[in-house]
Amino acid sequence: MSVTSTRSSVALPGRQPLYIQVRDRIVLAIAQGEWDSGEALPSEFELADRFGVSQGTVRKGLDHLAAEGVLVRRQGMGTFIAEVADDWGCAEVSGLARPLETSLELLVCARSNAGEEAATALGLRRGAVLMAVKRLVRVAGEPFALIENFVAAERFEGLDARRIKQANCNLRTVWWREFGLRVVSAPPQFRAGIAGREEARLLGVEADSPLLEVARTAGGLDGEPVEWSVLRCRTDRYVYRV
Amino acid sequence: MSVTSTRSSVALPGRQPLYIQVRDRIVLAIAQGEWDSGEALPSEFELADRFGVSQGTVRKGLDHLAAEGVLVRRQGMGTFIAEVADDWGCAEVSGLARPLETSLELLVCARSNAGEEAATALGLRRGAVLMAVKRLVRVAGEPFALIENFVAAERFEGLDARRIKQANCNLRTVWWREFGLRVVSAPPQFRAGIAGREEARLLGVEADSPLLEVARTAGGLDGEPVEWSVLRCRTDRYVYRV
DNA sequence: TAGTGGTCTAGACCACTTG
DNA sequence: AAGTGGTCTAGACCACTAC
Repeated sequence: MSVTSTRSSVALPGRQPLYIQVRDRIVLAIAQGEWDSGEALPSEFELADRFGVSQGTVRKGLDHLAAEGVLVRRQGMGTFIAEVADDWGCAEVSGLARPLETSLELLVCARSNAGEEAATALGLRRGAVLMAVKRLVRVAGEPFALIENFVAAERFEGLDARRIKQANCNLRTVWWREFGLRVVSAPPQFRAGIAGREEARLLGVEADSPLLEVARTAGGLDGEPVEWSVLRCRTDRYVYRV
Repeated sequence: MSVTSTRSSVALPGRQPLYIQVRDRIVLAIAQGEWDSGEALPSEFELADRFGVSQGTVRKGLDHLAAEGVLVRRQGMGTFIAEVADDWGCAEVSGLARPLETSLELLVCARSNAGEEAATALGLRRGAVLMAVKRLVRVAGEPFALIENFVAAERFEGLDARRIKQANCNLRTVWWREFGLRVVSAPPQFRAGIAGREEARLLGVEADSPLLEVARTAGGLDGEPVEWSVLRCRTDRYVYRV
């Protein structure tokens, strides 16, 4: 395309910039399963050909998705679909900065009804049918946190404990492999709470111990809210870092 | 500069990209007080002339600083030095999303000695002389949080309550106006704690209520740590959001 | 109307990785 | 040596703001 005959459509009001359109078309392709997790995308020039834009424009779109954590770019190698991760921040031993081994255990996977917070976060009416998944996080073998995730039962028909365990209790993997959905987390909200009897037992702390609560919604790449979740963790031995 | 005679220095090993150099030179100019808070920078083309690079390269450098929150870009108007803000996240009424009026009250401004956490965060030895500033945050008139800030006394010679009050208790303004220092916060660490007697009294909650603790370091634009701070807030009525 | 930031292009060269 | 992402340029046009 010559510079002097730039397409007039470039200037239409209300139109998204080309690099955003490129981003969205790549998102669409990802959602349609064109590339698997960890797989390489075509090169910038190939994508530029495919979308009919210049390499620099493709680049800007890819950079956006890399900043969102959806893609990983490696110089000399290519652009890859990022491996899905549960993405629950990381626990650190106070002071120390070395990563600790964490494990996930599935406690509950059952239907439930949306409370006020969950309904608001997911844009559903109160009482809507949800799937509730409850997991226990261990750090270096010791109980550290409880995570509850809520998704609309309708969208996740067929979700059960078996599928979750198959994915090593990584829900993001389940959303991706079983339901073709890639999600990105919104900024979390923080609260301080108190451990109830059941929570204290599961986390191995005394009842009425303070717990850190982290709540957040996650949405599809199109921005629609899909998942609401709450993490409750002890912070006597570890620190929570976003 | 013609394309074919590209400067060979562009490829020297260990050399920073030009747009990073541009960023750093702008940071330097800001640190030297070349522009005041809220003031407009020269246009992209003027800066390009000044630094001897193309407009696109200047643009990339400016975009970086805008992403860091140091600059604000407004189409059709120009690029401005961002107003300094205390930047302590925002409290929100659970559910509601409208902004609430907040106020700051200075409680203490005194010398103290670095504890372990502060010393580690600031890269000082334990027991180093610090200035400790303690403030009370009110949201809609009600006590919400206590903030303690720690900085090296040596670097902030002459810091006192008067200077802080003159700046409406906004410490970032003091750092900027009185000490020519612009800081950017690192990601915070979160903990759940319990209100002591004094804290409970100041925050208007019962003793032993759970409190959310948010700790973080802030560094100069060159990345050196300058300030360590801890916020303790009640989350019974409000939610903390990063 | 002039000046600003925002988008887009085409083409060059560099650094890095793999064969 | 070939292919990839990363940087940089020069120049065009657009959208927004102010005068």
